[in-house]
Amino acid sequence: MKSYSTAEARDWAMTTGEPEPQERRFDHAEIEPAWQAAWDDEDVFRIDDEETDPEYVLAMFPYTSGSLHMGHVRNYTITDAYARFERLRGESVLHPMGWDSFGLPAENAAEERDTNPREWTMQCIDSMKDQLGSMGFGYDWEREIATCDPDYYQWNQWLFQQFREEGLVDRRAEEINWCPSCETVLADEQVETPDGSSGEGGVAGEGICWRCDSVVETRELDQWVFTITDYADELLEELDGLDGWPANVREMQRNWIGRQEGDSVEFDLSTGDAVEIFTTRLDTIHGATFFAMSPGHEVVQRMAEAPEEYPEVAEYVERAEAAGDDEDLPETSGAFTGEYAVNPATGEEIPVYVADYVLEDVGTGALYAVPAHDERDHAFAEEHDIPIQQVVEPAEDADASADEIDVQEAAYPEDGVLVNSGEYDGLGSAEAREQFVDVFDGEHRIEFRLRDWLISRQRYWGTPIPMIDCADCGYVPVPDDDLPVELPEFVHTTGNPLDAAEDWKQTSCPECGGDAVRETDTMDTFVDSSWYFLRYCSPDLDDAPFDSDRASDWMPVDQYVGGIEHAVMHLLYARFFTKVLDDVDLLDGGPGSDASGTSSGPWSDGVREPFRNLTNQGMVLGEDGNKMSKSRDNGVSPQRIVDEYGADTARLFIMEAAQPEKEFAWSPEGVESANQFLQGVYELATRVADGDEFGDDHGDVADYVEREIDATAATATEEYEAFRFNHALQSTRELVSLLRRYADRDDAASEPIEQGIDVVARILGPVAPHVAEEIWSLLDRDGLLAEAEWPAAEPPADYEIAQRLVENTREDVRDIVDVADIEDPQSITVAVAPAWKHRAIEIATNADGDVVGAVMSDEELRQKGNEAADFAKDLAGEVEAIDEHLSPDEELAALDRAAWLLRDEFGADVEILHAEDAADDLASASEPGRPAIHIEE
RNA sequence: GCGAGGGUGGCCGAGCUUGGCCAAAGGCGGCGGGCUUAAGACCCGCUCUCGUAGGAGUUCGUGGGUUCGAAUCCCAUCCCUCGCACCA
Repeated sequence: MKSYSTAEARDWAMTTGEPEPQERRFDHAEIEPAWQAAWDDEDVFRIDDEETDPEYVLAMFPYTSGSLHMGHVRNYTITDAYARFERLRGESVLHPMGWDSFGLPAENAAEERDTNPREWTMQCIDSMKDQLGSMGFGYDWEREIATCDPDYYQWNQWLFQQFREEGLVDRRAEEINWCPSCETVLADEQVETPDGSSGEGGVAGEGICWRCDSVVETRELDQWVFTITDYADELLEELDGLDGWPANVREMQRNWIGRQEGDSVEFDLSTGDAVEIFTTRLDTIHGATFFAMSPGHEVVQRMAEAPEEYPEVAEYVERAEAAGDDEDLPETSGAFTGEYAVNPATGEEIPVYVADYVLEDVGTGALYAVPAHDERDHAFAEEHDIPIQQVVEPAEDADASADEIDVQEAAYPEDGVLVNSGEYDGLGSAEAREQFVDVFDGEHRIEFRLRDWLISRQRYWGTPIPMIDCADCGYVPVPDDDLPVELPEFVHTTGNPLDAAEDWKQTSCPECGGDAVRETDTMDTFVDSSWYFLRYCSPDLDDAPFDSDRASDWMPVDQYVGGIEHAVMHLLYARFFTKVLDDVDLLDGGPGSDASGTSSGPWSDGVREPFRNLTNQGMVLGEDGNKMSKSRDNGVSPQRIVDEYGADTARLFIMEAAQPEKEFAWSPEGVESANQFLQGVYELATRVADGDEFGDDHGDVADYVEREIDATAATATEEYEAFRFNHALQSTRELVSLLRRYADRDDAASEPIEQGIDVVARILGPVAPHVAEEIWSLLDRDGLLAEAEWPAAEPPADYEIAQRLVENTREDVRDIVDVADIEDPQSITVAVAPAWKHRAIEIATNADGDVVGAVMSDEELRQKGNEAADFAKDLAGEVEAIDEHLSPDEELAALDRAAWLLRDEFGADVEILHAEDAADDLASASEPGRPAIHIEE
C-alpha cells in the first residue's frame, strides 16, 4: 500500500509551498488544501452504485444564498464527522451534497444586480462549493444535484403527472395567503405570526411573510394543490414509529396535522337551510341552548347580502371582516340573526347567532352551543342572556361530585353521566356519543387541521407546472415526451416573468392541437426538496427520477441532520412524497431489505418513511449568548475562522462545544484552545517521528499508558455512535494529556507514545481530518487516514474496576496528606487486602441473610478468629452494596502500573505490597478495593 | 388552556433508560503549586461544611412515598423553555 506525505499531497494540490518552517507546528493554510486534493485524487468519498445498503448520512442541502454561515458549518461538520467515522469502521457510506437552488431570493438578487436568477444561482453554487471544500467536508460530488437544473426539475414535472394520475392533484379556487411584496401566494406554513415584541402597532396577530416579513393579505385564486390530506391519517400514525426522531418534532407534526374525532349532525334552520355542525361532544346535544355560525359561513354570508332583512348580521359581518383574521372583536361578541334552529334532540327552537368565536375553518364553521359544558359557549351565553341547561354531571369516580357543580357559574367541560336528556339519562358521555350518531342521523367523522398542500407560486424561478390551458379541452397535461417544460429566458418585470414570456406561453393543445396557453405558475420549492434524497441514489438517470431498486435498497436515510425550522413543512412533505412514491411502485423496500433495521413499524415493510434518524442541530450563538445577527454585530464568519485557524480548528471547536442538538455560544477561548490542542498533538507526533528522544524500555508505566489508549478508543467508539462527539473528544484530550506527561518522563519508551498518537489521530480523523492525515503521514502509516481502520474498541480487562481502585487510592493519599498535614511525604506504602478478605466477601455476597454465620462457617476463615468475625459484621451492613473487586494479584498489578502517578505527584518512594508482605497493623486496615495506606514523613 | 421537554454544586453542563464507591464527569471562573527572567500558554492539585490518617454532616426546584439504599422509581406541587391554540 502506498504511503502519503504532505509533500506528495502538496503535489496534488499543485501549490508551490514555501519551505516548511522548522517549528514543530503545522500550517493549516498549507496542509488543508493539500489533503483535500489528496482525498479528491483517491476518490475517498465516492460510493459505487453497486454497493448494497450503505450507511446513508445526509445533511439538509443548503439554499443557494452564496455563503455558508456558522449554522451550515455546524450542520455539515456533524454529518461529515459521522460519515467519516462510519467509513473508518468499514461501512460504505453515501454522503452526498446538492443545492436547493430555486426560489424567490434569486429573483430579487437578479433584479438588484441586473443579472438573471440562473446566472446568480450558478455563481452562488460555485462559491459555496468552494467554501464546503475548504472546510474539508467529504462528499461524493459525482452525485451533486441542483434543483434548478432541468435534469432535476423535469422530474418534478414528471412526478406531478404521476401524482395527477393518482388523483392527488387538484385545481381549485382557494382563499390564499398573498404576500404583496413577494407578489406570490404562500402556504399556511409560510405565514408566520409576528413575535410578541412587535405586537403594538395594530397589526398584532396578523400573519407575516416568512421571507420578507410583509403583512400577508388574502385573495381568492385558482390554485394547484397536492391533496396531502389523503395521507393525513398515515402521516399522523406513523409518527409513533419514528423513534429515531426528536420528540418535539414529532409533536409539532402531530399538532400540525391536528386530528380530531367527532360527529356531524344537521340542524334545520327557520331560513329553510339544513346546516351541518361538527362536534366532539355530541353527548351534550340536549343542552344546546343556542346555535352559532362564523361570520364567514355561507348561510351568514347570504344573510349579510340582505341587509334590509338582517341589518344586525350585515353590520356584524362587516365588523368581523374589517377586523381581519384575528381577535380584534371581543370573544363574546356576536349578533342574533332573528332566526331559529330546531334542536333535533329536544325539538326546541333555539336562537341562531353569528359569532366571531366560531371559526370558519374549524369543523364546519357552525356549531350548537352548550353553555353548561363549554367555557366559550358559557361566556357567550352570559353576555347574551341565553339560558344554561346542564345535561352532564360528574360520574361516580370523577374528582368532582355532582352537588359541587353549578353550571350557571361555570361550565363543566368534563365527560360524565347524562342528566336532563330524557330517556338517555344515566348514560355515560362516551356511550351517549356513540348512540347519538345514529339517533340524530349524524356521521362519525375524523377532521384534520392539515390542509391540502397549495403548490402554485406566481413566480419565475421555480419548476413550471406542466399543464396547458386549452379553451376547448380545459387543463391538459404536458405529455411526458415534451418534458421538461423549461423556463424561458428571464425578463425583468413587476409581475410574474412567465406571464410576460409570450412566446413561451403560447402553445398548442396536446389534445386538440388548437391554440392554448401554458400554465404560468411554478411549483413551491418544497416540492424540490421532497424527494432530492432519492435523486442522490442515481443523479444522472435520464429515464426516471431515480433508480427504484437502488433507492429501495439505499433508503431510508440513516442519519438526517438539519435545522429545526424544517420540523413541519419539509419533513412532512418529504414523508408524504415517500408514501406516494411507494404507492405508485417507484419505491419498494420490501421486508428484510434492510438487514440492519431491527425495529418494526415504518421500516419493516417497504420504504414508507424517508428518514430513520433525525437530528436537529442546535444554534450557534454569538459570543454574547444571543442569536447571531447583523444588528447585534455578534456574527462570526466561518471564512475568517478558517483563514485564521484552519478548518480543523473550527470543526473541532464546534464539535467539542456541545452535543449536536444543543445550542452553544461562540467562544474565542474555545477556538484558541482547540487550535492549541491540535498543535500540541502534532508536536507530540513530530517527537515520536524523530524517534531518538525516547528509549525502548517497556515498563509498568507503559502498561498503564497502553491500557488508557485502549480505554479511550472504546469510549470514543461508543460516544461517536451515540452522536456525543464532545464526550469522545474530551476523553481524547485526556489521553493526549497523559501521553504528553509520559513522554516527558526520563524512562519514556517510544512505542506506547506512537501507539497512542496513532489512536488519537484516528479518533480525531472524523473531526479534524487534515491534521489527522498530517500526523498519519508523520507516523509513516500506509495510505490515507481517511481510508484507515478504526482502532479496536475493546476496553482492557476490568478497566473500570482497576481505574476506580487507582483513582480512589490516589485520592485517599491526597486526603491523608492534607488532613494529617504532612508537609513532605518521604515514602508511601500501599498494601492490598489479603486473600481471605476477598474470600469473605465472596461468601457474604452469596449468603442468604445470615452473613456473619455464613462467613464464620467457612473453615479457613474461622481460623482468622475475631478479625474475620469483625470483618463479617462490617460486611453484613453493606452486603447489598458490595461491588465487584479484583483479585489480590490483580489489585497489586493495577496499583503497580499506577505507582508512578503517586511517585510523580508526591515526590515520594512508593511501595505496593501484598498483605502478607506488609506489617500486620497495616494489612489489617486493608479491604478489597481499598488498600491500606501508610505515609512516612 | 392543551401538548412536549426541562429544573443538578459560583456559572455552563453530564448523569437520570438498567436505583448502590454520586459530594455527583467535564468545562469556565476562583485558589494554591510547578515551569518561565517575567507574562501568556502549558502542567499538577484544590474549589458544599467540619475534621492533625483516608472520617462525618448537609446537598441534585418543593413536599410526600416506595426501598436496606434515590439526583436516579412513584405521586403531588411550583417554576422555566418550546410547539399548538377563540380547534367546537
